This record gives sequence, C-alpha cells and structure tokens, in this order.
Amino acid sequence: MGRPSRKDDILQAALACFSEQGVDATTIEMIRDRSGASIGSLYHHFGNKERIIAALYLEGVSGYARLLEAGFAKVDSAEGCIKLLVACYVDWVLENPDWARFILHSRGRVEASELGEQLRETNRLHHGRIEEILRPYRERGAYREMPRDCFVSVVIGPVQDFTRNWLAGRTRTSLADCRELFIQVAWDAVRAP
Amino acid sequence: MGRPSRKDDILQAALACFSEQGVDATTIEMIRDRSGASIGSLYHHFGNKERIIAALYLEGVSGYARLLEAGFAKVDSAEGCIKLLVACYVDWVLENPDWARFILHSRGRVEASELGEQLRETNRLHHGRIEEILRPYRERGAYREMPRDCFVSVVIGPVQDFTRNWLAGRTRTSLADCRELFIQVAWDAVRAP
Amino acid sequence: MGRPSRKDDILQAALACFSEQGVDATTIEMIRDRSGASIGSLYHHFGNKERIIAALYLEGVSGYARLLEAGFAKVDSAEGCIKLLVACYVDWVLENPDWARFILHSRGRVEASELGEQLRETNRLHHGRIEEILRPYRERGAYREMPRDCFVSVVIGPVQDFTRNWLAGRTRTSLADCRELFIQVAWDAVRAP
Amino acid sequence: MGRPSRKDDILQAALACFSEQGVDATTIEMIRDRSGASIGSLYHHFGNKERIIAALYLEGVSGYARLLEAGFAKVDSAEGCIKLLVACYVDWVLENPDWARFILHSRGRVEASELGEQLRETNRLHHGRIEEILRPYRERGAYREMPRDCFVSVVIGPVQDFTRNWLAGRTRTSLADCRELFIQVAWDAVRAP
DNA sequence: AATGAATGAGTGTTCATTCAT
DNA sequence: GATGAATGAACACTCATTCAT
Repeated sequence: MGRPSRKDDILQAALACFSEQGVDATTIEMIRDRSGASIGSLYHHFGNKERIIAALYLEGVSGYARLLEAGFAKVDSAEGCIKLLVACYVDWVLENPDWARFILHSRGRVEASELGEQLRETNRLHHGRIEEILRPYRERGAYREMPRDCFVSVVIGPVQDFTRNWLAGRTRTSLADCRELFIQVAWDAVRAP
Repeated sequence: MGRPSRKDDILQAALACFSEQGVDATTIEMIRDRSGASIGSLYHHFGNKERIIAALYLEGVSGYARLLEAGFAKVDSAEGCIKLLVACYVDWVLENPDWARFILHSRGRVEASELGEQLRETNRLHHGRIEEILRPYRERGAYREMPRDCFVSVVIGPVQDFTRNWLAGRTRTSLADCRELFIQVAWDAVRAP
Repeated sequence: MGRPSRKDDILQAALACFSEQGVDATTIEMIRDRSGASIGSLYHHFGNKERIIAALYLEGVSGYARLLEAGFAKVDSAEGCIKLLVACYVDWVLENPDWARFILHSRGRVEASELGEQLRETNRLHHGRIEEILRPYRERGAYREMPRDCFVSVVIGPVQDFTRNWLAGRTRTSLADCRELFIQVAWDAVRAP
Repeated sequence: MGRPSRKDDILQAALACFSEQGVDATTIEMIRDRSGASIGSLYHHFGNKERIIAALYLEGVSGYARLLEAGFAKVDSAEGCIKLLVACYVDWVLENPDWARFILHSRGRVEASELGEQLRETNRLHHGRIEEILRPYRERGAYREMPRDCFVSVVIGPVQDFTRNWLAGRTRTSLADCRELFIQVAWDAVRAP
C-alpha cells in the first residue's frame, strides 16, 4: 500500500483536470497546482504533456481490460459473454467516471500522438482477446452473422452512446438504472434469430 | 446561386481544418491560409473563432434535420420512422464526412461555449420534433418500452459508434456497405416483442 | 529616407544586444525591450530567434561585400587587390564594430542553423568573386604559391586576430592605428619572392 | 596513473560535448549522460557548470604552455623562437582538436564568467613568459618593429585563422599539410627587413 | 469590405542547481 | 563519495484578437 507516490499524485491530478476541463483546456500549471508537485518534478517524471495523457489513457484502458478478464473466467456461454461485455463496461464507468469521460474524448488525440502506435497495438490485443473468447460461440452459430467491426458497434454502441450523454449530464435516467436494459438490448441484438 | 461568397469560403476552409486537425488544433491562421481570406476579413465576418465553430455546428445539425424532415413526409409507420432515423444518419454522414467528424467531436466544446444555450435549444427542438413524430406509434404500443433517453441511444448508438470508427479509418467494412444492417438492427432493437 | 521601419528597429536592437551580451545570452525579451516592439510584432516579422540572427548575419556580410566591390572598381594591380582586402576589412570593422563582434562570434552558430546552407552559398559566392578578381594576377605569378584556403588565412589572419582582440578590449593599440601595418604585412606575406 | 577518476570522466565527457555542441548548447544532463556519472556526483566534484568550463579551459591552455616551455629549452635563435610558437600551436591542435575547438570558441565566455580574472592572469603570465624569451632578440633588432599586440597577431593570426576553418571542416587542405607553410610565413612576416 | 501589422497574456518546456537519503 | 527526485525561474514561442489604413 504505502502512500501514493508523487508520480501517482500527478496522474490523479491530471485525470481530474482532464475530466473537468478537457485535455486541451488543461494546462500544465493546473496539473501542477492540483497535484502539489513542482513543474520540474512533473517534467522529471513524464517528459511532456503528451506522455501524461498517454500514461493515463493506457492505464485506464488496462483497468477495463482487467475487469473484463476477471469476468471471462466465470462465464461459459454465448449469452454470458455478450452480457459481460456490457456489464463490465457499465460497472467500470460507474466506478471510474472521470477516467471514462477522459478516454471517450481523447482517443483520437492519443492515436495521433507519438504514442499512437502503442495504443493501437494495445487495442489490437484487446480486440484479439475478445475475439478469442467469442470465436467458439460464433463458429457454433450462436450469434447473428455480421462483420466483426459491426458486431462490436452493435453490442457496445447503445451503452456507449448513453454513457456519453450520462457523463455529460444530458440524461434524465441514471446509468445505473438502465444497466440491465442495455445488457438485454445487446444480447437481443446479436443472438442468432 | 452565384459563386460562393467570401463568408462561405471561410466556413468551408474552417470545416476542412476542423475535420483534419480538430477544433482546438486549428488556428485562425490555418483557416486564413486555406480560405485565402485575410485575418481582418475573417474577423469582420465572424467576430471570433467560437462563432465560426458555432455557425458550422448549427449549419451541420440543421442539414441533418432537413434531410430527416423530408423523410418524415413520406413515412407513415412505426417501422418506417425508426428506419428513417438510421438511414438519414448514414446518408448524411456519407454525404458530409467532414461535417460529421467535426460535429461528433465538438459537441462538448460547443455546449461549453457562449453559444451552448443556443445549441441546447436547437437540440431540444430537434428531439421534440422526433418525439412528436414517434408519439402516436409509441402510444399505440409499437415500440418496446424504455426511457426516452435510452431509446435514442438504442436506435442510434450502433451506427454512431460504427460511424466514429469509420470516420477515423479504424474499420475494415465501409459505412455504405453496412447501411442496411444498421437500419435493420435498430428496428429489431426497439420493435415491441 | 523616411524613418526606420519596425523591422529595422528590431534588427538594430538585436544587433546591439548580440554585440553586448552575445547571441545565446540575448533573450527575445531583451530585444523586445530595446526595440520597443511587442513580442507579437517580433514574431510576426521574423518567425523565430534563429531567423533574426540569420537576417542580421547575412546583412552584415553583404555590407562588407558591397564595400569590397566598390573598391575592386578602382584597383588594378596585384598589390592593390591584397591591400584592398585588408583595408576594407579594417574600414568596415571600424564603421560597424557591433556587427563585426556579432559576426566574428556567430559564424558557427548560423552555419549550424536552418539557414546554414544559405550562408554557405553566400560565402561560396563571396570567395568566388574574390578569386575571380585575383586569378589574373595569380596566373601571372604575382603571388606566392600556396593552397587557396591558406592564402586567405595568410592575408586576413593577422588583422582578424587583432580585430578580435581589439573588439574584446584586449589590445593596447587601437585598430585604426595599425591599419597601415596590417595592410603592409598582408602584402609582404603573399607577394612573390 | 591508474584508471581515470570519476572527475576525469566528467571532464572528458564535458569536453566532447563542448566540442560537438558548443558550451551553451551543452546541458549538464548531456555531460551526465556521456560521463556515466550522476548529477549529484557532477555537482559534488565541480560545484557548477561554470567551473567545469573553467577547469577545462585552464587545463587546455596550460597544456599548450607546457609544450611551448619544453620547446623553449631547445631553442636559441630569433628565428627558432618564432617558428616554435607556430609549430607548437599546430602540434597541440593536431593532438587536441576538441580542446582547440572548445578554447577557440569559449574565450569570451570564460573571460566574462566569475573565473575571468583568473584566466586573464594566466594569460598575462603566458604572454609575459613569451615576451621574456623574445626580449633579447627584439632588443638586438632581430624582429620588425611593431606594437606587441600586433606582433602576436602577425605571428599567430594566419595559423589561427586557418585552424578555425580546419576545425570547422571548412578547408580542403589539412592542417598537418600546411604546418611548414605557416611556420615559414610567420617568420617571414616578423623578421627584420 | 478588406488588409495585415501590432499586441501581449498565456503555454509548454528547459535546465542549472539543491538536498535528503 | 554517490544518487536522483525535486525545484522554479526563465525562456522561446503561439495565437486569438484589435485597429489604423
């Protein structure tokens, strides 16, 4: 355990700023101010702003991936897998709303940065892992047939769209209240007819 | 008609820049350079950067609304309405990819600006209009029951997610090729059981 | 004539700073302060510090070249040419001590910058021009034989070394007082035995 | 002897950096990186950057002085002394090109630093020593009459100018190949008529 | 309507130096 | 002697915006 290191202080402060103001509107000075670190310390640990962003992004994505992986261990049906994808998504967002807001708005930004390739590689692995889990069921004809990239959007699109709105304070309904709905909708959308 | 005015030159140049670089990364100088206008002219016509963004945003949204309105005139079934929402979305994106990219990434930005209220009002009207069209069918029990804000996400979420990926060059499948798929998926997802 | 333009104000202020503090120790703020221009104006005209340096360097070199060219028109002997090279050097330095100090200390700096190639090209032309003037006499055997690059150092080396010391305040004798001496020394050093 | 100490590692690394990048462009971090020492160690040994520069400068100058002193022991003519000055200069540069590049470009820098006085004192001693050697010959009328400060420039100016160009890679001829030429030129320039 | 020189607050970043371990 | 995290003043540069012509 131990108390959070200076490096973690900085990351946490940065995440809060990014979530509240957006990445571009967040200045190094704001992160410095909120973290209590000095500018020098900030650059000593990260080198530049881009790398703070990337570190946070990759850490966030990997948190979701870990949650998903834990779930995969307990699931063994075509239906369970699909529902898990949505359930984990909702649970992770509810647990990490700042991280979710940041990640949903910064993907393009990180992809275009010097660490873009690393992110794309991470995403490839992530999708590969999901595909690996789903393949047996797919081959067994458990899912409606459609291109892979469409499949992902059909499963996750509805919750993701709702999540964006919820995080922006644009919904009347709360995300927690429609967790089951989106889980069911996803399964209905891809189950074989 | 006539040839495009200086004002239109500027808007078009701005849209191209926003689409390619993002709103924050686009400088007035870039727009000036691409439009061929002078800085003075630019400020003469729009006053500031925020208003260029807003003008473009509202014009884009209204283009989609007009397309939808034209469709509503020819449709008179619960199924037709839902399918129209998705079809128009796809058609508009295919026709205006730059505009789509810009709008999908700048909503939060514009909402937070001085023109945010105007945008929210526009959105209220837009959703109100759609609601007005759907209400008779909903009351008749043609659609699965769920909160309004979830309903919208269920209908548009899948295409929108796919569209984001397609616009970012992350899909293998092209948007045009899965138009029918997303239309059908949307209808299946909300039709009453 | 008209009063000096903003651009000239900046160049003049920069030259004074460079001469007094050295190029590296001169900050943009110092130039701004001394020129009375704003930072924005400074960057509007020059783009970056490197380009202010280069503009000044090239202008300085070309001033000396013009002086030399004017002299060539009036000279028609092997001896006259050599003496002219040294005389012009001294006269130009006496007239432009700041420029001389700056140029003598910044050659490497400018050669290593993005404008290095332009400078090298300018130098090639300059040396080519001198060579063109000297060639007839050289072919006639008026000068001691030695490699071209050594010849230049033999002619200009003594004055240049003294000039460096004089500009740095390290000499007891003043440059003006030893003008004739260095002129004679140069001629004695390269005349054919 | 023994293996080079940490302190020497640092000096050697600093010299390489200064020679390649120039003194101002060299950061403590570069020296740390190249020497393998830690920042703390670096400051433990030298206190600050200025003192690294000065240590290197003075050590370099004294190397040349030692070489010269060794030569003086074997020379006993007006001609021999002058030729020795140039010969030692060339030999020392050929042996220590990095040091030569550094010293030729940093004199002003060191003179302006907190150790400037020390350097000036060293130079006074150096010139005094040379003067002491030359005085008998001068009094005997072996050398052309001219102010002391001009005399030095006449003797050393040509080689020094050539050396600057050679170190910067601007010459076609190599320094070793024109050693004899510059030795002879120096003697011809100052011998009594 | 158009032009572009001028402005200056604000930004990311650098780097010599300090100091607790 | 050695280490490297921490510091913060200072820097070059950006960019939306103003305004005289």
